[in-house]
This record gives sequence, C-alpha cells and structure tokens, in this order.
Amino acid sequence: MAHRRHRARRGDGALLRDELLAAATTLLVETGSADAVTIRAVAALAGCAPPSVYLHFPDKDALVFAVSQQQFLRLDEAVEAAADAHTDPLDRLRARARAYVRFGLDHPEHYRVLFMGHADDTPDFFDDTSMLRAASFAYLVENVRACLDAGVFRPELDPLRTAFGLWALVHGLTSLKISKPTVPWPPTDELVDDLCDAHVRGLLA
Amino acid sequence: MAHRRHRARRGDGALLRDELLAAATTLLVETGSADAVTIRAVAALAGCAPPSVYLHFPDKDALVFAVSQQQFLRLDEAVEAAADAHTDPLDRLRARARAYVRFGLDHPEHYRVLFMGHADDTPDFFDDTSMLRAASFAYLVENVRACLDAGVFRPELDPLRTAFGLWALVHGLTSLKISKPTVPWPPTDELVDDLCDAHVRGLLA
DNA sequence: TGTACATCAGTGAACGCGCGTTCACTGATGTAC
DNA sequence: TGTACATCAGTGAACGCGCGTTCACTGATGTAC
Repeated sequence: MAHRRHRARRGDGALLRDELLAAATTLLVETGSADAVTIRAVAALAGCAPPSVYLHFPDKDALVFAVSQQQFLRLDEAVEAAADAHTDPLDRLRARARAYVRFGLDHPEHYRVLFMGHADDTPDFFDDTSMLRAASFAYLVENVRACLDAGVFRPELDPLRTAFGLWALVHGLTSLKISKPTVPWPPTDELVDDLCDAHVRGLLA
Repeated sequence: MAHRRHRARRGDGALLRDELLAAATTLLVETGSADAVTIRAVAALAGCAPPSVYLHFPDKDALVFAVSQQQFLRLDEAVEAAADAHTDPLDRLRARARAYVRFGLDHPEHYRVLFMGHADDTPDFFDDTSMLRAASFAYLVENVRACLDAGVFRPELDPLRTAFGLWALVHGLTSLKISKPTVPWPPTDELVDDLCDAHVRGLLA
C-alpha cells in the first residue's frame, strides 16, 4: 500500500486513472489472483479513497476491462516485436508462438483475465468478430498466408482455420501450464519448439 | 430449489453427501458459474440447512474438490469408452481427442473447475505427479506408445512429450471455445479433426 | 493587486448484501432392559 | 411388550467479514473583476 498521493492539479484529474490502472495491474501480479483486485485494494494501493475510483470508472467491471485492454495491447506488441526479428515466414511463425507462450507464463494472471475468463465478463472488444480484427490475430492469419504464398505450407490449407489451430495450440500450452504448474512439465521452450515443429511439420507442403 | 428433503434413516447419514454433490453439480451446470456454488445455494437445492453441509464436508473447498474428483472420473470414462470403440492405435487417438473436447464443451463449468482453475484451489490429486498416474493421461501415453510400436509415428518421438503435446492441443481447443464462445469458430468437430490431422501428420513416420 | 467565487479532485462514513462458519439446540430413530 | 435412553441427522439464529457502491461533504485551485 502506497502512502497517500497528492491531489492532481486542476486539469490533471485523469492522472489518477492511470495510477489506478497501474495499481490494479500490480495487484494482479503480486497477489496472483484476480479476486484480490477489489475497488478497495486498488484505491489503497493507488493512495486514494475507494469512492475516488468512481471518478474515473463507472463501475468495477469497467476498471477490470480497462486493465485487460492494456494487457492485450502489450501481448500484441510482444508478439509482433518477436516476429519482426525474422523475415522467413516460418521463422516468424515460430517466433510468434514462443513470444505468445512466454508472455502468458510471465504474466499468468493477466493471461487469465484475457483468455481464461468467463464469456460474460469479457470486454466488448473480444465479442464476436472484434477479436479477429485485433492486431495479433489478424497478423497471425497474414503470417499463415505468407507461408502459403511462399509454398511452405500445403496449398489446400485454409489460412483462417490454420490460424485458429495454431492459436489453440499455443493457448493450450500456456493455459495448461498456468493452471497446473505442479505437473512435471518438460521445459517450456523445448515443449513449445517440439510442439510447433511437430505441428508445422504436419502443415508443410 | 428443491422442497425440503426427509431426514435420512439412522445409518444412512451419508445419503445427504451424495445429494449435496449432485446439487453442487446441478448448480454448476444450470448457472454456468462456479461462483454460484455457495454453501447456502447447495444446501437450498439439496433441501437442507446450510450447517448440514458441515456434517459431510469439513469446509467449502472439500465440497468443491469432491465435485471435481467426480467429474474427473466421468471425463476418464467418456474418453476411454470412445477409445475402446476402435482398435487401430491412430483411430483410438483421434477418438480420444474428439471425446475429450466434446466432454469439455458439454460440461464447460466442470471443465473449468478441472483444468482452468488456480493452482492453489486444485485438489491434491492434481498435484505433482499424481496427475500423470491418473487413468486418462496414463492411457494417452500408452496410446502414443502403441502408435510408436506399430511404426505409425516417427520412432525418435518421446511418448511422454508427445502425449503432453496432444493434451495441450485438445485442451487449447476446448478451453478457448469455452472462454470465447462468441468468436466465430469453425464447427467444433471439423476443427478438432483438422487440427488433429495436421498435428498427427507431423508425427507420422 | 486583492478578493469573492465557481470548479474540480477527492474524501469519510455509511448502506445493504451475501458469504463461510459456529453454536447451542431439537427431535426422530433405534436399542437395551 | 413397554419404556427410558443414547445416538444420530439435522436445524435456526447469529457471528464477523469484506465487498461494491452511494451520499453529502471538503478544501485546494484557478479565474473574474
């Protein structure tokens, strides 16, 4: 819990908003539980009173959604940065997979909020087709298409379906490891590589 | 909420235990939320008073764990029954995959409790290596080994790792569909088959 | 330059709620004599 | 066969707790004159 913060300057009321988001993110990381993200705890950590939260978010859900959205953008960035370190489409695909899993395992509670929550406490931007227009998934489809265009993948493959499959694959690894950390898993990187290799081998031309 | 039940006969105190488990399971199914499984709600549905739960379970966690264990056995049965309809090892593997995903999508809240929960609210039987001795996973490894023995899979594959990979694959499909039902997924069966085919193709000798 | 005032950022105390759990109890059931 | 009694299955009322949220408020900040 931080000491009490100073009140913001006249036009700077929105500063608290960012501090609240940061506090919620910290709570998620440090307690390892979304249940710990209560209005009271977030306010305490940000150094303000609980009702102040309502100056910036209409209710608790809106706060949690905002945290999700922020994390979603970070996942996007991490995955794209990893892909951009390569030019070969297959290498880019592999880099994406590794970065995705690593992000999930490095930020398990954020990953949980993003991809393991209930359908009805999911922000709008995950609804219906919005998800598919999100940067990371669109780029993944594009990447698969690049593999097809390069003749690396069997030409009869559907890019969208293949992308769904790849997503399921990396999500499966990530979420299982998050939920069952005590199971004696093989080392993450090896597992990701093995699994991707095997899977990609099945997609090759 | 059921009407009030009759008190059990003298030696039959344990009857309520089963009724409480059934009530908890029903709640999970009908409300679609583990949060709805409260001591009070379970007692109400079973037709008894809240304190009666404590005659059969030391606390709430124990009740939830008991429900998990029951569901875990059911998943086991469903998967094994599906596998036993085939003799060819590859067909058995595919049948397992389909049955697993189907079980998860048919019982999303149970699946959530089993495989998508927090590490620390997971029953002991998931801890460390216990999971690996569980029927379904051991049988999966055995199935992979059968594929190897039959010369269907590349001989350099490690059965345990390959099994982990397959588990991640089906879990990924199941849990993503559970968490993001509004995403415009391809039809489940096709997706499972496509994904398994692609993956298995990569494992073939 | 001084002062009255509107505005903005934020607060203290309290609300009602549902939760897990405890406690002292009740009353039907079967058994011993 | 009748009756006292121990046991077992279960209960009603209450506990303390933390939650999201509301309400009437305070007091510093900048602005107008």
